[in-house]
Amino acid sequence: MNSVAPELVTPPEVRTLAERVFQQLQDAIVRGELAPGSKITEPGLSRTYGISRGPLREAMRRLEAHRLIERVPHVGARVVKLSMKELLELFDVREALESMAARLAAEHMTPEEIVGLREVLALHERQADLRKGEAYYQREGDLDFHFRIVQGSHNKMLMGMLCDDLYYLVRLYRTQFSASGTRPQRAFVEHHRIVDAIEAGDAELAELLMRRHVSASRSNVVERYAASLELQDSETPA
Amino acid sequence: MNSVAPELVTPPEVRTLAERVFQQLQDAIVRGELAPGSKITEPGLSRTYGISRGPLREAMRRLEAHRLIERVPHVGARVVKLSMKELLELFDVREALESMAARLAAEHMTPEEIVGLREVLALHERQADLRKGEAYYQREGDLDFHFRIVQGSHNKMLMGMLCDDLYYLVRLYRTQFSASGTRPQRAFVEHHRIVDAIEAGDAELAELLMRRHVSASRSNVVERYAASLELQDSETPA
DNA sequence: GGCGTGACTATTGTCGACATTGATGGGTGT
DNA sequence: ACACCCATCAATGTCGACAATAGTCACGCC
Repeated sequence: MNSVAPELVTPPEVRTLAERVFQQLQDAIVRGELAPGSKITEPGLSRTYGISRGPLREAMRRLEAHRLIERVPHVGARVVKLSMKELLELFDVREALESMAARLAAEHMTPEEIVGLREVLALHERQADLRKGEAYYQREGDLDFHFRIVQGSHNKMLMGMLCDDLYYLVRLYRTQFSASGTRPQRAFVEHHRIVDAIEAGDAELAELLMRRHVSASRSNVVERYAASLELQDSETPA
Repeated sequence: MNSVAPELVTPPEVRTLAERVFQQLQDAIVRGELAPGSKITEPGLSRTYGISRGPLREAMRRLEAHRLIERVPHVGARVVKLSMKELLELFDVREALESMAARLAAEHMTPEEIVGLREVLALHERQADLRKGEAYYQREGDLDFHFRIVQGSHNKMLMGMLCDDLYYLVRLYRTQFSASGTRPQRAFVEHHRIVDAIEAGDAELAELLMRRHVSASRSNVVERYAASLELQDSETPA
């Protein structure tokens, strides 16, 4: 059983070169292999991936649309730069979209999907028990949970926006700012509450809980960022 | 004074061919000159606009990212098809994003922006008085109002999603399903209430009112669609 | 007569080359 | 020595041509 959404794993077969190099580049950016803010040149990537500039440019157009790179005409493209301001903007958008997704999931999710959702939660908690301290799996599990909710909304437009666009940005940002402390444990509790609301068909409650859940995650990031700034100041006193 | 957002008017100068043909195609689709669901072929457009297939393909990639066309590898592309289900999905996404935009606008909008927003409302009401029954200007005015709110959120990611993607889809859908009845008058009242809440800095209220506003617009579309179905059934009895 | 199979054609995918723009470095003048 | 200007170069934008795929239509077979 594969608990990850189809778009995140290797597709059955990639029909076109542009599609393949797009996914390769997307993966490289999200994994951090291409440093944020670094300039990427067409001839360079063309040689690296052994393809012509034609498909490469189309792949870059798609990366630009997904907000993973930023292009300036006649100048070039660079991997999207991680700024705290934009990260907070991302959280606001997530709060709006994911709370709506939770509401719709409470209305439209099938019993089978709810069962699968609970299995995901149980699986990730077992992993968390085995690997205390390793935040990576928890984070992937968290994203997996949110994935299921969005899919449960049965709203294709919402799914496209969150799963195809925002979640890649979330992963990218997470390579720099990661959750910590007792946040993962609390997140598990919140996840269960949300599933409870969805199972009960309580759309209002599911929406509210998801909203708080994302908001709490945002607050956690803000706190960590403030702490890192203080640490930085004490390390490099003027 | 131009009350329309920069992206919707002719940019000062278009640097690249792909950019220009992208905007031309976008305009043609939104205006309905390219019929929804119609197949578009690369050699055809290449001859029509007098450019090579290279920039054209890049423009089509961007149109695909903006959900204005749908592409299938090795088969072709066609203008996005208008289905009622997707239109309702669009309204759900708008409800989520625009209510968030209203909340953020109440928190971050400057006094100057609020003044401009009130001027927009006054202008459109005068137009509505002069041209009773012509829904076109009212609809453009409605979109203009929402544009201002989103800009007032000062959230670039939100602005990009709504102004660069969803609003073009909204315009496209409006060419087929249009508002009617006493809805425009009610919309004006709701607009004023929203601005009042924003001016008072009441984020919760602004969010709630915008949510109802979009939801009411959605309900209006549903009613009109149901009515058109009944009419269609009575016209073509089996 | 209907259906499967084959070749044909138009469209898409890919490539290499040329034109154009922006940046970089050296040279010159003050 | 500093600033400005110009030439060189690399990267982007654009183009036309070739290869591969899917849809189409006619032909032949059952």
